[in-house]
Amino acid sequence: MTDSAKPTLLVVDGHSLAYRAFYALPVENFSTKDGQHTNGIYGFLSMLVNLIKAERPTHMAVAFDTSRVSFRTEQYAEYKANRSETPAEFRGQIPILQDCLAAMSIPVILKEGVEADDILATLATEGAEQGFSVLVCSGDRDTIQLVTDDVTLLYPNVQGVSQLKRYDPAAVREKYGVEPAQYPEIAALVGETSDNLPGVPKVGEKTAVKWLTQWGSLEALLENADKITGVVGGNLREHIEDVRRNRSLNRLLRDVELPLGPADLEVKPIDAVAVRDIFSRLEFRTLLPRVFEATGAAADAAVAEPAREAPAVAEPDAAGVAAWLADASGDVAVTVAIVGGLPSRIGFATHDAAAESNWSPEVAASIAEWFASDAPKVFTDAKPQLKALTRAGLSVGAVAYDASLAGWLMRPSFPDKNLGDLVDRYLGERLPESDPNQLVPETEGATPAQLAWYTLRVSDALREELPARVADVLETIELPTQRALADMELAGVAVSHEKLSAFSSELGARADVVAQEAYATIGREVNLGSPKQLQEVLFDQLELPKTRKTKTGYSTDATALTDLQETNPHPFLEQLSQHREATKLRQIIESLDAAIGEDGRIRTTYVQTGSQTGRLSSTDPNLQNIPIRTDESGRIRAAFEVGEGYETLLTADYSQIEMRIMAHLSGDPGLIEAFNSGEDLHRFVGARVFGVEPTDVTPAMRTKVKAMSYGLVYGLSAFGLSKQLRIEQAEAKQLMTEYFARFGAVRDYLRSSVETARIEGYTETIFGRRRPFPDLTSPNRVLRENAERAALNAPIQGSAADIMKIALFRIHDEFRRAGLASRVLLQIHDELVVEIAPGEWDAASRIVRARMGDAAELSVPLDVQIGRGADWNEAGH
DNA sequence: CTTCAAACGTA
DNA sequence: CGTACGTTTGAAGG
Repeated sequence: MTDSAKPTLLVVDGHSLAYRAFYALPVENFSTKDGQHTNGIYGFLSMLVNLIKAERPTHMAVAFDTSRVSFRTEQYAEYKANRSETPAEFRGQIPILQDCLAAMSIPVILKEGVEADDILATLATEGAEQGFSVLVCSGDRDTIQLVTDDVTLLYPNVQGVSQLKRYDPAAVREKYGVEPAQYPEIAALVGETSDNLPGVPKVGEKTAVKWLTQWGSLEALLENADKITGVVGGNLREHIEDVRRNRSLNRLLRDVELPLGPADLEVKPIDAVAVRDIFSRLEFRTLLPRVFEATGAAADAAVAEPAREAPAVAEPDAAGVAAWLADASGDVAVTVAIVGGLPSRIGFATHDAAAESNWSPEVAASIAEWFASDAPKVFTDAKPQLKALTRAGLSVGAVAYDASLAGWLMRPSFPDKNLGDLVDRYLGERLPESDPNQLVPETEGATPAQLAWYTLRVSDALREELPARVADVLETIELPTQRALADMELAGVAVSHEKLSAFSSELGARADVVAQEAYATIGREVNLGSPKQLQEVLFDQLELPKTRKTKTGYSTDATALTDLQETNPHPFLEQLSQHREATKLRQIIESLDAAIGEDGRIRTTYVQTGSQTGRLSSTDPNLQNIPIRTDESGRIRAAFEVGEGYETLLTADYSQIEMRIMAHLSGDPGLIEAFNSGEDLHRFVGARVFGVEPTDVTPAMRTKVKAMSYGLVYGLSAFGLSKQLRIEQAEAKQLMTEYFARFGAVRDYLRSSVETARIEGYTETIFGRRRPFPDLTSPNRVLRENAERAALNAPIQGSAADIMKIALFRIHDEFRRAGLASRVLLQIHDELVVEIAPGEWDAASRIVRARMGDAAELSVPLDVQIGRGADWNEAGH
């Protein structure tokens, strides 16, 4: 512990700690809207704030390296030469971090030719001499040598920077078995890989300590090196010069001439305006109050509201809940606790009042009117709650705000959207959580009313942060879609167990037969589902040529097998492929079968925040990847049937919606003409590209331009195109050149859209949905090019998703308004499956066609294909 | 019991 | 060296 009578000097190695933070914190959670990475800055400042709060230094400074060149590299050119270049994403954060420190009035010290640790060593030495109690905070082990009775080292844990271990002389002795001053002698013997300083082979900490204790000092050990026996003795003698070099390099300079001495480092008041300014640019909301608190700065109320106390929670009776709601004005946040799909408890909160109640029929009756009204209701992840309320017989008016959806729109890549994460990010507070690992939790979880209160405050914060156009997407697309999805999930889709299980047995039998044949071919039984065992068979036993490399060996995937079959035909390959196909299909069928509910229907869950582009995803089970491509897959789709009480299924899909969006966004006259001509798209494009009449476009030509067109949307390269079409790269290149010569605006659009994204830091769909792309400016080519392809695709895929969502909820709403019993069941990105009630085909199909067709005004028509049938397979044709 | 990689289904 | 997803399996980690 520090002597309270003494002033405390805190000196920090900014570079090493920020670097650790950079690797400890996931970058996707710490990037600003315009793509600036902030994880290193945030992690460092967070650590520093904790440190200031805990240690209350009277004086402090942060030291940085100036460059990699120092007196050490002059002495030994290989010093740190093994270190890969620091990522530019990190380097770019250092000047900003220094600006932050300047705003916080914390001196930043750097000096050409010496490292940050030499600055720490000098300040620590001077400080101790001048009567300071010194705290050194560094992630470099060499600073252990600085520890004395007056100098304590704070060293970060392996994981990140949040936990600092305290090293005083006793702690160093305990951990390393030597006095702090002697630690560099151990390090000299053992070597330091991260500094590219090899030590004596086979000598680790244990041996080094043993020797040093035995001989008293490194010098004495080296003088007596010939007395050491065994292999290690020989190693020592051979590497004696390395050891001397290491020792000379790991000695920190304690007499660097610095512009400021310890006495000049007195803690000064922070520049509150500057701090607020820079933090807001970095989107640090939660750090601001912490800085003010730790530094004792007068927090102006508008900037740093103290964590507010939750209002007292009332527990009214059934009639009282309705009265409470009638009294409430403005937004009311709602949280429904759900057990077994039904409400078990419900909580409400406004800004200054909260109430909650157990669920009962009386309560339900009492609040039904309020729920059905258009009183503004705010939720976090409303969909499951809407479903529970609906199951309980309530009808719910419009949801005014959903914090989960808002948080996702703000940062579509942020993986967690639960309330706890949102509270952490947008309020800088912790949601009270019960410990799920304990039978009797020590801490109580938050109650529904408390959750509602947090929901309200998080929503306020998000409303402030969400750009206007993105807020529009939330209000005009996502919230109405959410309602439609809730109803679709509740409805489910009827699936025939009989059809599935018959097919499953058939496939099972077939798989067994093929497996036996395969075993016979190779003379042994292996697990045909194990890539590892298959590699043994293919590449060791059968000595087939090696395929594409994977992380763990060589690929045995379907394309690899096809390629092998072409070059080195072998019956096992065919048998394996057949076995794969049969078992995969069977597996899909089995999991579908297991998902059929008691009423014969499968209910999926659509994850509205499940993609980065704006698409939905479907889970448990995923009904967006039901096979369609192979002949047999029709039998699976045939098991999806029209339900009892309904007349038929309708499928409706957009044809080539992504290419149409491409035509719209690029404004390419040729492509627009293609869609307006009514001609088959690929035939039209093929005619242009190959310079023939549309009627003379051969199937091969059509296949090529089709692959090209679709590839464009994904950022395809000539290499990828040649691979997919199995043609020469030169031919693929030629194809691309011809394509772009005819459809030049497409290329121009794709180029400029990535460029715009690079400048803005994000892409935007037609409707204003954003997706950030921080990696577009990365110096790492792989990262950057991946980001470029994704950025190319995002506005196209995202706009298609927007359009489908708009069509979906409009159809859903219009069915209800028209009093139809028909209902939308499934959405598969560009397709809807609708269950048509008896006698409603004409009305319902008209609505579907119209709403899908006019969901967006593009410069090309939105073509909708509609099919009808008793099952999905029939309706899909 | 959890986590990862490979494989494969869809748009 | 083509985007966006979810699920199952085997294997390896704990």
